[in-house]
Amino acid sequence: MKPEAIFGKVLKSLRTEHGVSQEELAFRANLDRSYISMLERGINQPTLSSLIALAEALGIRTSELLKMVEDELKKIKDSD
Amino acid sequence: MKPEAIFGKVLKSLRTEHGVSQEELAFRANLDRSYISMLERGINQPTLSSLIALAEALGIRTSELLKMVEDELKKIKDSD
DNA sequence: CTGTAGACTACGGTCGACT
DNA sequence: CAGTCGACCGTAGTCTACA
Repeated sequence: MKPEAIFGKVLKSLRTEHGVSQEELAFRANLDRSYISMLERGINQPTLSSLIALAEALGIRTSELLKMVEDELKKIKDSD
Repeated sequence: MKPEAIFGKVLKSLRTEHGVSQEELAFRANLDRSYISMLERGINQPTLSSLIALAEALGIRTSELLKMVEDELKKIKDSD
């Protein structure tokens, strides 16, 4: 499984937990709504600055965001 | 200060602490040596997969790498 | 061993409009 | 509210080669 697909899952679950729409998240992170959509669907992978902007928009540290991605990646590798 | 500049500093210090050359790191991370050079100089910013590959090549977790970047960012913001 | 440069390909990221 | 499409631009990332 590709890292951007994992990232998309994590991003979507974090966003919905926060109860914010893609549009709202895009606004907070200063990114484009269609781009958020692509990220959540695993079509694109973010750059460092996008990661930082998204984490900030979600009110968590970038390292926490990455930790969740790592954990998901590991889970899937184990059950693979 | 731009995040990619901070990242470059962190990457370079981690690499030298590990006592490996840019060439060796590039090989381990499956990336190009000239690209590593650009990253360390803050000219380019990495994507998610590059971050993962580099962290792995340095024997640390991606979240740890990002944490160091965050801390540096914060330090500079404070003294700013 | 590293910086840099040019040339190139692929993809990150924006924007508007429609489903 | 979310997916997607096409057009567009900037840049991530490779490769060769030289200082």
